[in-house]
Amino acid sequence: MNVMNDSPRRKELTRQAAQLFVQEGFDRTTVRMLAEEMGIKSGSLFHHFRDKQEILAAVIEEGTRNALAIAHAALESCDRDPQARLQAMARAHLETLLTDRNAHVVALYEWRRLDDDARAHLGHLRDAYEALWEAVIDEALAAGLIHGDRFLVSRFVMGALNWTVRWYDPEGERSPEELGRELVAMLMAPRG
Amino acid sequence: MNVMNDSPRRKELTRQAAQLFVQEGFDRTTVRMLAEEMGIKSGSLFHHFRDKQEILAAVIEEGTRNALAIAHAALESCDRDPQARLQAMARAHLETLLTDRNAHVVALYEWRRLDDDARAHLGHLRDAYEALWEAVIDEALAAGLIHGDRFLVSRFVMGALNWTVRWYDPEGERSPEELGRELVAMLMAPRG
DNA sequence: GAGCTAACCAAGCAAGCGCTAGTGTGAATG
DNA sequence: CATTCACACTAGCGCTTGCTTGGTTAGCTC
Repeated sequence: MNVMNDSPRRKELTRQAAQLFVQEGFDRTTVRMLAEEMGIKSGSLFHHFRDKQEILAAVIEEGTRNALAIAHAALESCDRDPQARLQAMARAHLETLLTDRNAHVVALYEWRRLDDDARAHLGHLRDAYEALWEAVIDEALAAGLIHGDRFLVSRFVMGALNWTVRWYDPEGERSPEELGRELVAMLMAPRG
Repeated sequence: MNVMNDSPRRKELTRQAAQLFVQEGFDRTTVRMLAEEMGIKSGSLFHHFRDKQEILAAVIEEGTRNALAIAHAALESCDRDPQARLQAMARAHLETLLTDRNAHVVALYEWRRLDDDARAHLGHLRDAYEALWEAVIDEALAAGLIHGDRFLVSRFVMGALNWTVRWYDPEGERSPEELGRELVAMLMAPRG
């Protein structure tokens, strides 16, 4: 019916939707609320998105793609040793909270509201992000930098990491850089 | 209008509601679905609960009270040394997932759906539980068992811990006892 | 056996929901 | 100048929602 490409207009609408989804939750956010936030009428919304679910998928896709891009960039521009790479990943993760916090909160809390297709599609994106972490964790384990069961360590780290969205203020006193260092130090066996 | 005490019937209804809230999410669970699951008609539901929100509050309160009780018991019946206490807390946390997983998932994901009063009330319960953890973590820090910033360590641990609800199967191969040990070992500086 | 009460039911109301159909409009395109 | 297109609007359909109302029933107590 309508054009569903990713126009700049659609990107902006997605950003505003993310904000509302965080404030109210996906189910409680009505298309009328979304439209009002966007400065249009509720009917016009369906010119940009097929249905309400697609807005949710767009929000999560946007956030995850950015996180992936930032993580990739961080890994490419850091030292090769396992500790530097761990820190780079942690810093990258905290940095995305600066620009895409809303999207990440939505991804964390509203994932189950996605329909099967969107979940499958976005699942791959998410897996790619987690695979980056697991690779870096594997390197750190192999180097003896951290210790413990591979499966457990990665769940543990993922949990701690995802939880940051609940308490970390990227505009507060501690920089992503600094916090990433401390987070990694906590995991490591003390040197010397 | 009706009696809102905590009758055994109400406890049972609360347990069933928790299951549905996990499956569908709070907002998507209609009073009609709840009633059907309970084997009554939707109108009858309001004999037991003032409104839908109160069911959510009941679910979370039940789960948190149990977690607190189990944690207290675990701390009272374990050795005094910091490592034993950390392990006891971790084991207790994983044990509650055996009996109250639904309630904990609901507490984690649907907390924001609570109205202000319920949130304040249940917030104190939750704080009490987290305070137990923080005390034990403080002891471990003071004893040099683990290292790092007090604030960060506790957030990190809380995150990893709350995340367990997403992957840990208490009826699987690893017992809560065993997993608690591994989780604590991961945090600790290696001995000897 | 009258009175009370917890537990339930049938019926439905008012409000709100996602979404559609059909139309208007100003700018770009041929 | 005619056509197309992106974008927005108005109006409302069909349905579901949380919750209320007014009444019934089975079991208990005095």
